[in-house]
Amino acid sequence: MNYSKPLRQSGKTPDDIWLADACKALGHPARILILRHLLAEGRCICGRIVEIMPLAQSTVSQHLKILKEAGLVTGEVDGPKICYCVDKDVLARLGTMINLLIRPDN
Amino acid sequence: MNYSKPLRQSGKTPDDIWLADACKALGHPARILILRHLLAEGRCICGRIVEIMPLAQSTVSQHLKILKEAGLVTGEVDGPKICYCVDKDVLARLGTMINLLIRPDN
DNA sequence: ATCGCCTATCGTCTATCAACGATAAAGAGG
DNA sequence: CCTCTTTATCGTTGATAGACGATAGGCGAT
Repeated sequence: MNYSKPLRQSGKTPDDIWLADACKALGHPARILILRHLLAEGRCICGRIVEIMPLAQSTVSQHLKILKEAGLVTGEVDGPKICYCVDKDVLARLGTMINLLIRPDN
Repeated sequence: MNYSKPLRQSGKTPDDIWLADACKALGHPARILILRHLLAEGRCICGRIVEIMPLAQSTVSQHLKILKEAGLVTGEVDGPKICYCVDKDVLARLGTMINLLIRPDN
């Protein structure tokens, strides 16, 4: 993502960027719903999510791509299908980092 | 925020919407930085943040507005100045909700 | 080889975001 | 009252996001 040049030069740490990007990926209710469904079913293919969500297949695919780019989900090819799964470690790290904002390492 | 009509009708809970909106508010490195500064200094006025951030005053004010609308910061009037402060409870709730995604109430 | 299924990508449209400068509004102090 | 300081808001610009339909590509089965 490209932010303003001065902002890029300022005291922003890589962690801050990761945190912001991960939050941005979570910053849409459709993607929250997708995460919930994936977590509830453990893992499932894109088509299954499309059935559940009231969105076009292409839109769901886009949301999955965003979640995957943020590292929040993984997708492994299974023949013609792709099986998506939440990376719980990454999600947990996100929660931890938010909590660390309040109470920094000590 | 207005999402597509079908999405609004689907099984989305108010919590999901709150979670998504709060994450979206965190979804920009400048706002992460602002939160960090506010937490480091406890509380401070807008002008102090403008000094630190490499952004125009109007831009910082916009970011503060977004954070305030999300409930993540509060701003109390102090004469001509406005003193901003992070609402740690809300931030903590955000962290908790993300952790609850992984391990739902049980 | 072809067909059907599953998914990703492209192209398009609209809406929202991010940034800025300029301006307005409101309180403190002379 | 006027001025200075501080912050919010307006108006504009370019970039990004979100949604869709249509299309392409990969794989299994016929």
